[in-house]
Amino acid sequence: MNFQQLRIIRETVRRDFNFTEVANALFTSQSGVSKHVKDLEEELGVELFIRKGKRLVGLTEPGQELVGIVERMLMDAANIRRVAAQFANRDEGELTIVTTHTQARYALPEIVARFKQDFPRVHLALHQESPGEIVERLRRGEADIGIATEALDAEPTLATFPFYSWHHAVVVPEGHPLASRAELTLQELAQHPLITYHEGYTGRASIDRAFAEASLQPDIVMSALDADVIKTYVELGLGVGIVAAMAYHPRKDAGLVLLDPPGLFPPNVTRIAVRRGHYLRGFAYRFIELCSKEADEATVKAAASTLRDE
Amino acid sequence: MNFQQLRIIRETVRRDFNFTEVANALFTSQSGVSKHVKDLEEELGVELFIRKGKRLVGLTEPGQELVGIVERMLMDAANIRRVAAQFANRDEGELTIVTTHTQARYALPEIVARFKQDFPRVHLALHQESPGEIVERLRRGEADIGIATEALDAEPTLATFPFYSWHHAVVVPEGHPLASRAELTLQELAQHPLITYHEGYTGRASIDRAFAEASLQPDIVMSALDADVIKTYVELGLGVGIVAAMAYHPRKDAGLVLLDPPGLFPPNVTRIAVRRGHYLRGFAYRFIELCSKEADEATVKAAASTLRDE
DNA sequence: GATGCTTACGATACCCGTAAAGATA
DNA sequence: TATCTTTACGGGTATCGTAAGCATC
Repeated sequence: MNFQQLRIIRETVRRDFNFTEVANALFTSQSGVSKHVKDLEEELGVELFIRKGKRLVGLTEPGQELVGIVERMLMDAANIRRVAAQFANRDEGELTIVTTHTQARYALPEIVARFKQDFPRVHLALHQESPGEIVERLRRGEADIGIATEALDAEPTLATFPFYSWHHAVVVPEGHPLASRAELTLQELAQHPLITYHEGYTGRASIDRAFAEASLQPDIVMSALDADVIKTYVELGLGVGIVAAMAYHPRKDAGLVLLDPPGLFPPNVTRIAVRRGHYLRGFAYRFIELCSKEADEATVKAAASTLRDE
Repeated sequence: MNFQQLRIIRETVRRDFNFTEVANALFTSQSGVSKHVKDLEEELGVELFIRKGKRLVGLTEPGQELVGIVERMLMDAANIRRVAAQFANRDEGELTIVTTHTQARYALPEIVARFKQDFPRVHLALHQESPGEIVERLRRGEADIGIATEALDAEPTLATFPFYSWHHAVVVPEGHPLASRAELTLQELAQHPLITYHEGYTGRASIDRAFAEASLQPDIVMSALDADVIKTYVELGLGVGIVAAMAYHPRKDAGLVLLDPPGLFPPNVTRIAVRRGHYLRGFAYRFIELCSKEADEATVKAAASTLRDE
């Protein structure tokens, strides 16, 4: 048993049992992959993959059991490297954060700026993904920290911490009939064509829930992945926008009016997530602490160490 | 990074930083060990061991962090093999149990007999150790199941389950003045020379506690590791024996009299322990279930999966 | 001087990649 | 036929063990 074999097992599951793809992903040859799998199966005395003739189609029962353990081992292998890097060069390295457009654009800039000031030698990679993909990237250990409003809490392999609370507000073009209605209600809103986030993004679920609880059928004529796109079309007069309140900037969005009556939409909580069992460099804890004073290193470590079942 | 390097790291810590011993333990050459460590340190960019000239004397800070992870990885490597063996040959394999003399001699025989009947092809290795050593063997993954009355509960890396409850009783030679005293008290006992278990064995602590709580100073003239030795010297007239009640056998111990007044000594609970995170073969769960109906496979798995901090 | 770590070096085994053959859709 | 896996084979590398050199106790 060696690490290349374990990497191949993991990658084979991820790449849908296609050895050719696995070989490409791991920068090696197809034949080597095939042989490694065969060798390991022989060493263990069990078939790990279900074969249909020469094609692989799935995991056998022992294969399923093994994959969980294999993933833990490879996570630990990565942890070892991170621990070493931490001590070799405490304030130098790479920090990968995956987050949504909304957070990257409106919540994180000042935190990132402060972090870069504190750790100028840390290369900060800020990847923008959908909430579902954020979960996946964290699970796979491809990122250290995930920040989003959706999806994170439902994933048991992640430990999450509240970052900040926010709510949706309404934007309309200047001169729009609603522009003067400071006491806007959901009923009024439902009578206009609406533009807001796509499902699964930036609290869209809570918008839908708010209308549903008021027994209203909103007329959502368009949905987008981020507030910048939404605002663009609102400005063109295609509809009334519902965006995260912090996405409105008085000066930059001069052609738009923000309507933010208290209690119109329920609050949403954006959360910080880390993979349980994923070793974090010291500066990763500093980043999280910049986001939330409650999530200090000890707290995060405690929550993230509670681990592992199959 | 490869497994041999990880094994060497672990073994180096266990063998007190003596590469020569490590090489012997791993059936390889001293020079290979030296080179492997050097290679790994180079790959990671950190020194793992503190060197005093050419001798190793301890772990560096990163080394300490790494060892914990390394042990988890090697445990998982062993788990993989066990999982495979489980599926390759469900009712065949090896089950290693470490326990004390008392349990091996008086509690386990009928359970072992039933187990052998159910799993004739499983090689059962029953190792006899001190409670402290039982903990160590389990921690190292050298045994699957540990059974003892002491020490197990204090070790956080183990999950334990109650096996059965028992208490100490008194044995005296036939014709001894106490032999007719059915209503024996601790006060009376304290007036005789006593022979019982050595410290750390078979509930000795609870005997001491019982006397202490009664403000008595027992005169323990001899201590031994098992009841057979104790009974031998009691029969020779060297003192009054205090042994586990189940260690008295009316027929085999014909020259002795058992005095077992209720409540003389408090009850002790013998426990079954498994290493958290250590994969158990199906028949290992069957063995545990033979010991205790409450400790069924699901219960044991749940308790043993709650794992891992450094 | 005994023990223990490091370095050098040659033999071996393992791993990888190319190429050809066989199986599947 | 195109895609994918397996098997065969040769080249390269890493690993291992012997032996010599050197530091530590």
